Amino acid sequence: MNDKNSCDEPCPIARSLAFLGDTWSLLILRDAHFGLTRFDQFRKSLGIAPTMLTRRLATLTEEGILEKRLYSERPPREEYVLTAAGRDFLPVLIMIGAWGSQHRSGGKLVYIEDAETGQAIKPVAIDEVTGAKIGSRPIRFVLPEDD
Amino acid sequence: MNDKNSCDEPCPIARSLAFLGDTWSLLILRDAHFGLTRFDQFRKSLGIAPTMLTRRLATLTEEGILEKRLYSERPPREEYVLTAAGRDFLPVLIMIGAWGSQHRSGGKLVYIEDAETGQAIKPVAIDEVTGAKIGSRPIRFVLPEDD
DNA sequence: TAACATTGCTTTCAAAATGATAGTAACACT
DNA sequence: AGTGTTACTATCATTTTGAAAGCAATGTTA
Repeated sequence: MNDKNSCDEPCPIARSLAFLGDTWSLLILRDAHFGLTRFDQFRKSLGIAPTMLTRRLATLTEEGILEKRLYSERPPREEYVLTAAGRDFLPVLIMIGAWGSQHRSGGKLVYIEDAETGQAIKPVAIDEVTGAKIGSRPIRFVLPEDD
Repeated sequence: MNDKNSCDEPCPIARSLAFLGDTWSLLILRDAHFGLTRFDQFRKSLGIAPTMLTRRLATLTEEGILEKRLYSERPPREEYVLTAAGRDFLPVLIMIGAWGSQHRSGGKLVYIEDAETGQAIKPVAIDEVTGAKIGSRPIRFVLPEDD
């Protein structure tokens, strides 16, 4: 239950955390969802050291969460855009934010709204099958047996 | 955008990450939701060094996510139980796990089921107001002005 | 009653990760 | 020719982490 990158881990939470368990990667993903794509945009937005940023972008790229795209041939320049896996990470970020809004409020707080209707969004996690809110009923973690 | 505990941060994601942005804290919370409460249970489950565990439990306790409870007077022994804020973190963990299941699958994978009905749970994040899946419509991050 | 086990830590120290600062490479612009 | 932009790399001090051992308060066993 403790090694980082080999991941024979049967726990999907641990698998996610194996490479998303640091603050910078998550903040980079937040900014990527916000629309940033370039090295210097991330660097300025986050105040991150370039060494760190290089490493984090490389890892996220290797992991298939971001991908490099050439946006200028002369001079050759690349930007980092979200892959499908990266875009699928939005609900996770939103739920992290929802928890922060509820339990770490105080002062000005960013909220999210529908880009078209302008309606504020109240994110909740539910079970798609029954529609019940996650947390409203007791759950169990199950490790499937191979019979 | 990078200091940990002062948090005048207007971004709720950054606020959450300020103290939840490390793997150990999240794995401790996972185990706490799984039912573990004692120092040695966490230590054995995670294979974490006691130094680390002490510090992480102390931080989570200070932050009001866990609280200490005396479970034996002689000898005096304490356990760590989730507070309301800690219990509210479950949807975040579940969404992290859901992403891992989708994008880091392979081999045996733990899944979650309803503890009473035994029905497997498919977690999704939706907007409670409209019922739309998070990610199905474009969203915007908004920083409120103080007029 | 002496010895060992249990639980929840603390101490120590080496190794790894991080952060700050400076520098570089490839070009464009003036 | 000199300056600016973008995306980095190199260097090195500081901080964090991890592994191992030790310890205190009690209970249990012989």
